[in-house]
Amino acid sequence: MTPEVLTLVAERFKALAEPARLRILNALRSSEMTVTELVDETGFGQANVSKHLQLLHAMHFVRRRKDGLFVYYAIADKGIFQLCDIMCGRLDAEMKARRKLLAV
Amino acid sequence: MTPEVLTLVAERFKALAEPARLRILNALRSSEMTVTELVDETGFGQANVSKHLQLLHAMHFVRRRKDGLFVYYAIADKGIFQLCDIMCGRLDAEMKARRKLLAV
DNA sequence: TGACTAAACAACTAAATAGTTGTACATTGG
DNA sequence: CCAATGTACAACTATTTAGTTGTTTAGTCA
Repeated sequence: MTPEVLTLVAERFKALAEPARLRILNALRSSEMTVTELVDETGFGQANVSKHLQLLHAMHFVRRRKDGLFVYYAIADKGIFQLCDIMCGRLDAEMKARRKLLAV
Repeated sequence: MTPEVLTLVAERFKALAEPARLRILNALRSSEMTVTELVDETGFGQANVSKHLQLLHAMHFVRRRKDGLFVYYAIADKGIFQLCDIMCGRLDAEMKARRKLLAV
């Protein structure tokens, strides 16, 4: 694990380190969507959503498909959700541990 | 997956989204270490390492054990490395795909 | 061609945070 | 008690980046 590799890994984690991007990914969980659909779904500005999508695409988390006026974005690798699920599991464990402490 | 939960998840990813912190975690992979040992190992400043450790501890990625003058830090949950391994797998896949493209 | 729409881009502002320097708090040994 | 050492903390600077506004590019349909 060289520092160089760790820098690349950190870069990928950073792409997932933003609530806005997680919400976009979550919205894409069920099906592909256009930018405007994502704007409506999330309530973020169009330019903002577009910028987040560029980053997610650069990191290969989403793929794009242009069709006429619209660009459809979709999850490129379902494995992303595996990462989120692990984190959620950790969150659950934390909260349970905290509740247990408070109960004592 | 409410926005609130996603915010908490993003917070945890953010803790791993820094090369410095990944290097610290990587150094702790084999055994627990004191702050100064980590400073020597990584070459970062003492205050800087300490600050990163506070954050990693707040996110329950490391645990601390005070012994006399020294504070020993260790990985709290080996599962962290599972996350890193998944990311590394993605990196590998990306690089192979890029090489394949260049070869054509 | 010209009006219209979707997405991307550029430039900017505001907020977050990495890293540094200096200092304070503990703990140990003389 | 006093000096030395390891760690944490506070304040600061510099960098990064999220989000906005305004504009540009590309495709569609009359």
